[in-house]
Amino acid sequence: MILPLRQQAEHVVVLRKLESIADLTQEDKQAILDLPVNVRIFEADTDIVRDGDSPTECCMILEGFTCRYKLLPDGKRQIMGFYIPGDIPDLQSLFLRTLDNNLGTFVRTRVAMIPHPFLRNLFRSHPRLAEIFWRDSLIEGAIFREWMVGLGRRSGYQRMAHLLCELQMRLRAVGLAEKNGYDLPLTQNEIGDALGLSTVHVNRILQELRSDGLIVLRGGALNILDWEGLKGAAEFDLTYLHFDSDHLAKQA
Amino acid sequence: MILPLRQQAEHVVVLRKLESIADLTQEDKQAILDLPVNVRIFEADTDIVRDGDSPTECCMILEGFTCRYKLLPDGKRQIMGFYIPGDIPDLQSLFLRTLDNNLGTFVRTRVAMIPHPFLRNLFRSHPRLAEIFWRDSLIEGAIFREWMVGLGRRSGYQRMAHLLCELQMRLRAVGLAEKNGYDLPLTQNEIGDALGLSTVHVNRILQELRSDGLIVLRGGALNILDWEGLKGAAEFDLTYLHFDSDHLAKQA
DNA sequence: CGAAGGCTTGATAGACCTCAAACACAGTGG
DNA sequence: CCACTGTGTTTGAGGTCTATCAAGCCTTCG
Repeated sequence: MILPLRQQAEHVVVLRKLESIADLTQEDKQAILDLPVNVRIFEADTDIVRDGDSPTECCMILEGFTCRYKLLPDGKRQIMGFYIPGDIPDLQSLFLRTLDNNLGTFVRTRVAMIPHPFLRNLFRSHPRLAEIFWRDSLIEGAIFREWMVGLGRRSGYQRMAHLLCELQMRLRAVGLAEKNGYDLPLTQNEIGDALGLSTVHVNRILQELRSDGLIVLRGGALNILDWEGLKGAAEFDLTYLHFDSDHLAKQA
Repeated sequence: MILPLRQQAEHVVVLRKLESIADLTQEDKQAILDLPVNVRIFEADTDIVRDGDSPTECCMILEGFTCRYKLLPDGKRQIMGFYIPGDIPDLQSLFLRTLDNNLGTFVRTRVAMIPHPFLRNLFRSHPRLAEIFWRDSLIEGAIFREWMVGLGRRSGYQRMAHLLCELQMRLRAVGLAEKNGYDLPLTQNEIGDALGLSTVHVNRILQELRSDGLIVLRGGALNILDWEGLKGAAEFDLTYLHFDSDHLAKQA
């Protein structure tokens, strides 16, 4: 059943996400909240869309934790990004007919599906919103690039620290992180698939981060003991997330 | 001095590039050729734009060979993509104020600079072209993702093979590759910066690819001896380049 | 012809992987 | 209530890929 986004409790998170990267007028917000969406629930460890699919709707994460990944012929997996509430990970399906990767869940996830025609109409009637979504997809590209730098040139230790910093900033932007940590429902194996490391090595790196007094990760909860230290270890510079200046001012 | 793009000999390559990823109407082509551009020449090994810049124009490569890269505090470099004639590598500057990476040349490069206002006007008057450029930036994202998979989960040997395959397809799409090779004006050190490998290791991998009878790379010219073998070694699947179906039909 | 940059080779070292097994813990069923 | 199971975590040992260091070689070019 299709209902306007405003009827979903989590619509707040969607607005927060967009406001973290751009200024929204009252009318912009209205238009977004009026979007007709189809809410679906995906269980943990299932695929939302798959490599080779040609979706006719875009999905917006309302609640849960998801990733984009590819599988190699030999069974290896590379996770290319994490998507949290407020994100629209397959906006690309609007302009790229066949998907070249999978979107999967880690936990039970609520998703708002928006049929392509509604989005196309929105972009036609609100060119400024089209620009904002374009901007969002460019920011996603910037995040890919930052990950590439990590995979190519940083140590496992640095990559891990960097990932934890990125998620802290992004989750906090939508109100889903505490000042010093957040829920991270990933196994060490899954973290390895994101960082290009083996499970064993992820485990050893986490111990090292712990013994350096930077973090504790246990039972799906990340506790950041030393934010400045973690940022330093990661050489983390949040420019690449391209937050809106107003958003940054508010956070500070 | 600002002149319409049509006055540049290389305007053909720009149209070829766009037609490789989308259908252009006669009017679309006109509008693009009418774009006022400012041609600039960059010597080899110079930066076109830099990390931290806030450009007021986008650049379109007319001739030459360039890359996007980041530098790490310790001096390490990661190249995140190569840009060839027809590409518009900093379209993102339209929507992301401050650049988070550098664009640099390898050889003397001719670039058409397009002031932002002209592009904004173009997109307003030709929404279909806006969609095509949006599509192009999404394809760039898809290329980033494919590189991430390589950096995270493929061996140096496979990554090298994959890079050579990608460039063959992209250069061929704009008429700059032969059936069995192309000019590749990169040092082994620069290739290493793209693949996340040391110069020494790049050298050894190239020898291996040669002794496997797949390629010869010498004096800036790549000769592909066994295309199927190279594709196989790379597990290369061109879906991620999202070429237009018409373009693929023509190539076949 | 000398200098500079890139290529090649050898030797050594380190980051990270694979394999294998033990451990911890939550959920299940008798 | 307690084995039993399954999944995830942890530890150890050995091996591989790739980095680093250092030197020699080759080509280009002023």
